Amino acid sequence: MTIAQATAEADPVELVLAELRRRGGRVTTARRLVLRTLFERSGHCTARELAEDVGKRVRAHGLDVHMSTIYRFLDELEELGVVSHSHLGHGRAVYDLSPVGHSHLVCELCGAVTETPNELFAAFASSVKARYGFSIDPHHFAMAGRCRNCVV
Amino acid sequence: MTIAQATAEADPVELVLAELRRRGGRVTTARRLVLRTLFERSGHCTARELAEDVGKRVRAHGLDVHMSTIYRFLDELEELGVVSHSHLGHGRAVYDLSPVGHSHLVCELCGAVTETPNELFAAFASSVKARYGFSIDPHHFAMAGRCRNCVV
DNA sequence: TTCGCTGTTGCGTGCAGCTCGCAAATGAGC
DNA sequence: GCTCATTTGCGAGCTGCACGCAACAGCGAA
Repeated sequence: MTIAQATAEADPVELVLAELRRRGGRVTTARRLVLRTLFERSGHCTARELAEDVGKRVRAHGLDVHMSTIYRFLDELEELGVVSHSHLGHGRAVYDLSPVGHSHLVCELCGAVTETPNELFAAFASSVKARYGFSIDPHHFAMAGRCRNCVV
Repeated sequence: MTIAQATAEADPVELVLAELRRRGGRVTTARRLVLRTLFERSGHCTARELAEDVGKRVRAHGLDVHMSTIYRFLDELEELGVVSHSHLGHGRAVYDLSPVGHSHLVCELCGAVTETPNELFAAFASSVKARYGFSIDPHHFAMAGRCRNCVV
């Protein structure tokens, strides 16, 4: 694959970068790397994992991307609506490419994460809404429990 | 109220302490204070809030209860089944008196916490179970969203 | 009442996840 | 190539929590 092809308009990474630039932001190597890694993992990773993946890629060339850079960029991507984060509990937050409306089921024992479409919540969410006036955002926090393999 | 009355058998604080002692544990002032505060707030507080409430009570007498003491005791109470903790997200965990099976709705904007009975989850939980083999523990993590007052 | 064993406490330290301020580096329009 | 606002790396710092250790204090026995 040539560089020209990689940076073609259809590349979602370049699309996001273009939007960034349009808003007066700068396109830097760090940002390109983080975005590319994010898309290749199709989202769904912690800031640390992201940093490590980026590191593996560029450390050989004497480069690295600092954690605070990653956090700042992820915040910015979240404002742009490109990613959104959710809490799997016990400290870690995971970042996902956001358009897909899904939520997480996290196994308390083995830590496995299952994604579920939001539709599954619909009935539940509407009964909560009716009863408490509370409007659930199913994405932001994970549901804890035990996965297929760990159920007693 | 006399001390004798306060330490009467019917007092849930003393009941828990008695159970602790039965298991070879020690009954200390710190534990009595933490438990009493926990029951007076009817659970539902963070370790920090607990420490502050206890502090307000005894600081005048030159006493205080250290955070690590609180964490250790809460862990122990959890093993005893007296309290259970859940994650409201963004770092804080709240501790509740446990027999009551309920879950939490946390408002992302104002932070208000609403308790809901677990029954509300039943239908949702069973459809998740059927579809993913995943058994939800609705208590351990909170559902995020917007409360009655903050819904747009 | 006193003694001694052992559970408990306070304190300091440390770690993970994340944020912030600052000076130096680097895009991007001219 | 210049200029300047935006980013970056770095270090310090903060919160929530866990842990090791020495000192303290219940509580059953003597």
